[in-house]
Amino acid sequence: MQIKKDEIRQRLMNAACELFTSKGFVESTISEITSKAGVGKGTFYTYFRSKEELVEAIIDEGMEELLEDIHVSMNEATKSGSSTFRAFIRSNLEFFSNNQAILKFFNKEMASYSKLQQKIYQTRDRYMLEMRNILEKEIYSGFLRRDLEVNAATSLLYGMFCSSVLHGTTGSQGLSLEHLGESIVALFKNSGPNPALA
Amino acid sequence: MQIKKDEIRQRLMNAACELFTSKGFVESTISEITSKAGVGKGTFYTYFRSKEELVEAIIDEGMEELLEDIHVSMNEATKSGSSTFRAFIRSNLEFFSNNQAILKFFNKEMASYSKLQQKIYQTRDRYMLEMRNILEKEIYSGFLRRDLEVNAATSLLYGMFCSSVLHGTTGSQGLSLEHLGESIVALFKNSGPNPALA
Amino acid sequence: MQIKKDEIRQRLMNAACELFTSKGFVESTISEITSKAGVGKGTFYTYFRSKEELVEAIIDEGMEELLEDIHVSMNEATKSGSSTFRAFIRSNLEFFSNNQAILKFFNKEMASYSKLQQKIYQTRDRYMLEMRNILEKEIYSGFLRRDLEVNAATSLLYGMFCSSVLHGTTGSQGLSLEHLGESIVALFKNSGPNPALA
Amino acid sequence: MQIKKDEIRQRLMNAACELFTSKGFVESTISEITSKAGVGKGTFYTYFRSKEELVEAIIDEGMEELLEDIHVSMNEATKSGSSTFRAFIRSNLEFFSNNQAILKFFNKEMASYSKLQQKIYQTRDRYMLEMRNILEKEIYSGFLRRDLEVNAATSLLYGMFCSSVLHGTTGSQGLSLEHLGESIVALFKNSGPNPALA
DNA sequence: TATGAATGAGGGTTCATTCAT
DNA sequence: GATGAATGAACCCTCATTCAT
Repeated sequence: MQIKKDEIRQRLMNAACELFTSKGFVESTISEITSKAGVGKGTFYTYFRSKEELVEAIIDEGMEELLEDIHVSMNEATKSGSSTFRAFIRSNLEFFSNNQAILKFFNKEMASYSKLQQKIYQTRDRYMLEMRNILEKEIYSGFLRRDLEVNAATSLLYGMFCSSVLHGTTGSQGLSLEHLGESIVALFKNSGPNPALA
Repeated sequence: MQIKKDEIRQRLMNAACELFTSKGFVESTISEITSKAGVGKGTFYTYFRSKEELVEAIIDEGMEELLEDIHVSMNEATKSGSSTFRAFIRSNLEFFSNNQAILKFFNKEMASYSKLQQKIYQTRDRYMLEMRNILEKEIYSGFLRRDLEVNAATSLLYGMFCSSVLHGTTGSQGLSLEHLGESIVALFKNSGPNPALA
Repeated sequence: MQIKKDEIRQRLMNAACELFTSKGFVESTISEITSKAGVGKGTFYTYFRSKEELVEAIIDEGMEELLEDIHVSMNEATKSGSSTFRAFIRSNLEFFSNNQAILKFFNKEMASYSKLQQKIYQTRDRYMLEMRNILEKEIYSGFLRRDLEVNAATSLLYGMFCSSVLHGTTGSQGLSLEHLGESIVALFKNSGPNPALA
Repeated sequence: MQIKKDEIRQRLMNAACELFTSKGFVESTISEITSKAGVGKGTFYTYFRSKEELVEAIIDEGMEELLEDIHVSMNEATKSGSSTFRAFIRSNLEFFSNNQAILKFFNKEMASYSKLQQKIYQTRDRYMLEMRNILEKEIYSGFLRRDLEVNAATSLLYGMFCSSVLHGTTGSQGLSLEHLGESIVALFKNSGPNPALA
């Protein structure tokens, strides 16, 4: 029973994520979500008390997953001796690419719902703190440019993630995520060995 | 009478912009917009055929204004011999800071309304093309890093504008727009004379 | 415009009263109310902020009307030298007979909605105080039995009103309101000249 | 097993009665009833086919109990030589005080559900017939006022029960049931020996 | 038999839009 | 042109009832 219960919950969250990504939070109706998840409308309320609670779950569980992803892939990079910063960038781009809904909440819905606002601010701040710590370490280690002011760098890096995911790949240029990731690395990397990007 | 008509139209657009910025498009009602503009609800439909048409007007006229701003300030920079790239960055940050509603449409509401989607994509593409041209010229002139691939750089730069405006100044760090602008310049600038940012 | 506006409001209140009387508050839907009033569903919210506010209005305005009715008919009785107590009884029975919805709220819905509970208690208390004052005066004047304890008498009298209106006339006996009114007068009247009722 | 089955049935009815008394029929949900009764939600439908059937059972079994109570206490009064009318009044007040839900059904919910309406009318009529018989006998015996018209008296007496139970004790006056019972007796009693009530 | 997850009809409410004044 | 009352589609959510376990 536990298995089935969680499965429906997950199906609802996945359906919601897809709809939020394509239509936004307000425009996605409970009917659409349940219909996409293949369950009855009323079933939604067995798993979530409200539409808002669903969003909180998506954000909370998404953020856990992202931080987990980051740590795993950075650990792997450390072990294999490859660049941890590059691993970090890639994890982020990949995750947000699969979870655009979260990025959207961070960007715009942020201010739409006073009830959600605090939750979203808190989560984003927590995420940015993680980013900041990683940047700081990498600057200190000499892998990243020494002239970077860490707070500004954090904010800008976050923006690059957004544009890469939300626009870079949908735009007329059709840039690949990988390419964008490399460009970000290049911008931040200590310029000693400056690899040509073009 | 023509004057008055345009004045009301402008009041409606300003009111809408403010509301969209603080509450988002969907959550802002026609009532609120007309009320904030100091006219009757029905008056709205004298000036716009629908809520969507209002958004189109905001985007169109905003974009005109932005491009105008950019050209003016870059021309001034050229005349005074100061950096045109820096002028460009500053114009953008300043404009978006005053017109967050437009940024929000580009970021999230983009996909909320199928009717608006195309308009938003087109506008964003036109804007990015302008950015691209400027970046290309500045790379060529040697002011910006030679290793920048111009398409990726355009996308990333756009992301930095977003984060600077939407988060940089609302986040817990309280970064100034000016500071962020300088950081962006530093990231892109040809590293010959690498100024310390911190 | 004022005239029409108030007319719709009144139509809504009348329709609601009829429905509340026949189906109760919860079972009467906004759709039914507006449909019976001959207006669109949304129009309801032009005149009342919610279903609860409608009830408050019905109670408030009904109580004003009742108290007004009572005073008028008692004054008339005083002038014409007839029994004020009998006038009082008749006013009440007549009013409640035409406004059964109010009686129902006082009886049962009282406890159904915590939000309305206080309003109902307050109104009922105010009404009972009026009754109490009248009873007290009539006992003092010698028209009513001297052995009546005024608080108990008030409560019982109220109950007789209820039963007369809610059951007396719907029951299988088919008692007339007038007949019931006379019976009430007889029960309370000072028994000196004891009129045969049967 | 039969025992347990009946016990659950009884627990459900008790829980429902309490909830109906405090929240009314419509506002009390099956979930609340089963939860208060300490059983699973689905179990409800093992014992009752619907919410309406539960109400029928409450009314039917309650009415049996009331009539039984009345006969027992009147028999006891007859044996001990005390007033049977007083015993009658007291039985009623006590019972309704413990079973307010039934009174409420008789008063207001009566008309809420067309399905229940007939059942409620029938039951109330049966009850009033019992009252009528008792009143008739007591008038004939000379214990009650001879000027009472028995049909009117029945209806009014019923109303006094309602007010005593539903309002008398919740009102600001805080009248005791006993006190109210004595007042009722006094109103109806043959006025030969008129006891002071106050 | 007991359970509670699944269901969907139906309710109150909001709001973009229309239109008579 | 300016107005705001009127409108109804569409939404979120509740809850009586069903049914597989």
